[in-house]
Amino acid sequence: MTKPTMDDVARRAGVSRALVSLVMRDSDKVSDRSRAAVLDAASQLGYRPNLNARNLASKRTRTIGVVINDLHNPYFAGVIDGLKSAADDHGYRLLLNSAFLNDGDERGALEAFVDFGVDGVVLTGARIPSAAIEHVARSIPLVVASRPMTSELVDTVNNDDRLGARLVVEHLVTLGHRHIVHIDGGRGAGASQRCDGYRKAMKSAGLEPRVHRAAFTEQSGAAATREVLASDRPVTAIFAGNDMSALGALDALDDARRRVPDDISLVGYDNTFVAALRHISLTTVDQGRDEIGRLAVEMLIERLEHGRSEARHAACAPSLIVRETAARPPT
Amino acid sequence: MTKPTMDDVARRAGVSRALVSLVMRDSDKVSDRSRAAVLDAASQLGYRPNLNARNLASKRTRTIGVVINDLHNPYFAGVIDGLKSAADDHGYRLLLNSAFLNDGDERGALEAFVDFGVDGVVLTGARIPSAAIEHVARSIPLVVASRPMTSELVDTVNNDDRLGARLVVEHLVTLGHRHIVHIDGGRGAGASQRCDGYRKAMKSAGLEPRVHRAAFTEQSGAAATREVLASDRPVTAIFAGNDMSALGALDALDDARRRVPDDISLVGYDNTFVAALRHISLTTVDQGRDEIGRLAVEMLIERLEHGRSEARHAACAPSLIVRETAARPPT
DNA sequence: CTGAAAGCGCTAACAT
DNA sequence: ATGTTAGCGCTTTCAG
Repeated sequence: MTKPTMDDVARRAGVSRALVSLVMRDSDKVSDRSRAAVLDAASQLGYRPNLNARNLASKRTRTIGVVINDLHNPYFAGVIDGLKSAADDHGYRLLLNSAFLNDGDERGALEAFVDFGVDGVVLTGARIPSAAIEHVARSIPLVVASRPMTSELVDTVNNDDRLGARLVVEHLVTLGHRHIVHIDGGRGAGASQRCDGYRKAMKSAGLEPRVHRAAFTEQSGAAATREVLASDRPVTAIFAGNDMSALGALDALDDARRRVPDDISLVGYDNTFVAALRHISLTTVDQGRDEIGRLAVEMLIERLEHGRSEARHAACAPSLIVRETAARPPT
Repeated sequence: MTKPTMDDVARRAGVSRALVSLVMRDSDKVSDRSRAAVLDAASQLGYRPNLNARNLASKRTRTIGVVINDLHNPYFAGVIDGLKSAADDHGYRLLLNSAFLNDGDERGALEAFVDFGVDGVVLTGARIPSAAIEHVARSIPLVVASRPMTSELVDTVNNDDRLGARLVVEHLVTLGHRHIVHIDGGRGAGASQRCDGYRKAMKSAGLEPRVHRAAFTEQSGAAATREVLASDRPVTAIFAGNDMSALGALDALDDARRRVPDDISLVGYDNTFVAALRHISLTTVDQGRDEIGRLAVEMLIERLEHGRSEARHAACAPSLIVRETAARPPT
């Protein structure tokens, strides 16, 4: 009852092991007769090629490793849909691993992929230092998605976070807001760019930026919002670093009996499915996550199959999604 | 600039390859001196063991493959947290793969894990036929989480979906509802059990069950709700098969200008983070997903390390989470 | 405690 | 078109 190997199939089909190998890899230099015989023997035995052996011998895996920053953030599911569809198109398999919002796990997941010898890896929303990423990129094609970084070694694909933040501020300013607070994403991917975009846009509008530090989670967004409300400085709008923290903010505002958007406006970032729910109807920014995912694997394929070696940095245009949490400030 | 192998390390440390192998696996039968020498050489060279070679030779991977039914459903992130923490405790690595709500991908992901030779696999919310699962379970330890099935071969860990559904119906009946419609989960994992629990509970209460078929997605919940509203039969409460379809229902009700819970009550299942948001505040059922995840890997470990071979079926108690979408029916 | 040698199951020249 | 023969990088007896 032990698993059949290629030799078993070869024996049964009355051919050599090499021939079986060719058939398993759909080589075209096999006669139809032998092919049929081999396939037949294989299916009778329930033979399946051992991937460890295959990868070891061929040094290729046709597998892309994906490190997901936070499985709880619905944003990533969208990126992965894009990765998946492009991977399918090119005949690659995806293997996922979550970083559980923790640097150690993120590193571990990345290393595990390298040790497994995947052909390439894509990091989504990575938080570990660029240097650590570049180190790995020296030994394997690597693209970083949804996390801006400048590097000569790794490819990146992002939306333009600075621009996205500016769109938000301009929208709020147009509505008449002057006291716009930003709850940032701390060390989260793209957080500093969004924060920077916010600051610049505020200054261009002649307004004073005011940032409360948080992270890309609901809990953290709620906590930061409580801080904001506890201060005695006026606030008419909050721009949260992502949808998750915006949702936390929404809860905190509710707790504090502040109506959104009547008393205070709120904007998020990412356009997750939750933002689109009627009862939430969060004004937010769409990154084009499917496109980001597709581009990421396409960039990987360029390196893998077309030998590109200079880094490429792709940017998707963010778009403001106007819903109901941002309106004119109270007069 | 080629990757260093064990031989390189051995040479540099002035020992044999076998010794290096022992050190890499932290065997205790290595002198401190040699160990230090080996570790030193390894880190100088930046050596990392090739997992394909290791797995091939040892026939073990210390890796658990996890097939996730739908990455977009936040329910699964909770289960995976449980899996992860138990896996960490036992020194196993997790590898994930999504089924993208599609049977072919689910099968593919499962097979890929088997071909990679992972030590065991856990299926979360699987939808493929039991027979297909049992077939795989013959060659590798396998536990099915969040998807009820009776089998002598595979372990399962679930909440008691029938009981959960009954809790919902009883709650609604107690509130005074008599026209309770169930939007089911179609072929989704646990859907038929929930539906069955609903039917039985309705009958015990002397009420007539009424089921609209759907799936465990937002879109499908919305569509089914539109159907329900389009019929001319009275409805005062909707019990959706899971939170995702409940969220779809919520949107559809909003579209139809039906207030929740004033005009119509709504209950979900899973207690995802979205249900807990103040602006949603969905009454739902908690499955204890973290516990389900933990149990799943523990059951795997029992097979892997303690030689258990008879199937075990664990059940977690579901609990009703009362929030604000279910109230007395309009009078 | 250390070293030599035989594979693990497959691929990839190289022959034929 | 098919067979032969080396490995891939590691683990694992088995001797010393």
